[in-house]
Amino acid sequence: MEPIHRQPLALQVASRIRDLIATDQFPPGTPLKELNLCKQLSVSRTPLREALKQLIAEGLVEQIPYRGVVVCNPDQASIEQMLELLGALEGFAGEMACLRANQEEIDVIRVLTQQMHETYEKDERLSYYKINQSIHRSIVEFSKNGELIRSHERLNSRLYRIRFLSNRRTDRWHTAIEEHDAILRNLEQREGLKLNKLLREHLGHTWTKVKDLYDS
Amino acid sequence: MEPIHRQPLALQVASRIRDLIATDQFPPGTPLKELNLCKQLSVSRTPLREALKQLIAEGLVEQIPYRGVVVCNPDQASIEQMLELLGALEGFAGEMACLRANQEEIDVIRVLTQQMHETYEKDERLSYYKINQSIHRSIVEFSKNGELIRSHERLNSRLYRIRFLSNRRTDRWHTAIEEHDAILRNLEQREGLKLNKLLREHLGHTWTKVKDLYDS
DNA sequence: TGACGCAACATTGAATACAATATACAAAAA
DNA sequence: TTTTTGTATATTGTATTCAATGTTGCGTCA
Repeated sequence: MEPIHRQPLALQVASRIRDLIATDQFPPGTPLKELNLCKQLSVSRTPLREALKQLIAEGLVEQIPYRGVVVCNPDQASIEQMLELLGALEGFAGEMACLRANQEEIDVIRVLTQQMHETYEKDERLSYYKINQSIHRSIVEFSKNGELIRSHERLNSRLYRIRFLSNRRTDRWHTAIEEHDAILRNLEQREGLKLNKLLREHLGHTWTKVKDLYDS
Repeated sequence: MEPIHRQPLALQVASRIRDLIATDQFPPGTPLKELNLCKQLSVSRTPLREALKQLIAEGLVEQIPYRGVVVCNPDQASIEQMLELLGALEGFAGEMACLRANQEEIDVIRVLTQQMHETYEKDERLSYYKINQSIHRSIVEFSKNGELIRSHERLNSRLYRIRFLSNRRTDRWHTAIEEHDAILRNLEQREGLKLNKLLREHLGHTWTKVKDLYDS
């Protein structure tokens, strides 16, 4: 039988702060002062500090002894490295998915890709962004490697905000859609190595978009 | 001038416990009771709990609400997944190292590989293990991708103990040495794709060793 | 004899109190 | 006027205290 999940306060606090960072309500550089947050979230310092320790371990915030923690503001080089690693993870995941995904799972990707086309036609950028995320997350999931899934999830959450911001640019939108078609095709045909390469390149292109955002 | 690095207690405590787990002084399943550890490490519960929160985030220990934290005892499937991911990370790192490592850095690998041969001749298994770790860590380092380096470090530390235990088996020792020669050759010749494949297979073989250990 | 309930104990979860350290600002000296 | 230094204040680091929850074992009752 399904056990009852209990969430210690520290975990709930951690998720909440994570969301606040991802949605840019705590933009990079924001100092996270303990007493402030305690009041805002109505918890005492102990669970709050334990939550912050988790976020530090995840790399979402950084701590300077006796000076508090601030939301990380990764520079261009870090973002490039993160995207490079994300590409490697997704590429490998795709390769494994070609070996391990069943037909139903591939159908999931097909449907999502179709929906992505629709959001493109209707020019719905927010929906597009979310569907895009779903596709990538699903591919990773279908690798059936829990460790890989968790690593990807962590890294992806750190990039969520910056990718969301760069999503506004419309330049590469059409190309991205075509790439997704190719991704679907290669997954259907179980072309692991090609899919790996495609996904890595796909993420590489994301970097050029993000870079433009920074440069402008 | 070089600034003085200060380590909050929680960080020091975390490293200490990490070591205790890696060296099997806290074998899997060991319950980490807060008051016990507080006395043993001479710290109070607050920094200890913050340290544990970090280890939880790293996946080294797991927490059951109101029942404490215990050292993780990953099953065969988890270990296989971790090694698969480690292979993907190291393979990708090798590919990048082929693009980014300079001659001095490749020489480092060459020297280490030579030393590995010597430990093999002298039958020094502990030295062999450590040199092996150094080689893999160095390759990852030469990828020049900080995120990749950190991810690898975290995952590797979770596998440290189990790989150490499986190192006792002598069956595949000679083959492993030959694989390292091939790894060096392909790095020298900047054969990124081949090196990637080699490293992934190399880690795959590690899995068969670990599996034998479990089965026996 | 076995199952249930209750109570005492052990352990973790959370909150508060105290100590250590950094920052800001003002006063004094050059 | 500029620099330095001391002090007040804010903030984090650590310890301690109180509350909530889980476990164990004994005693009672069917």
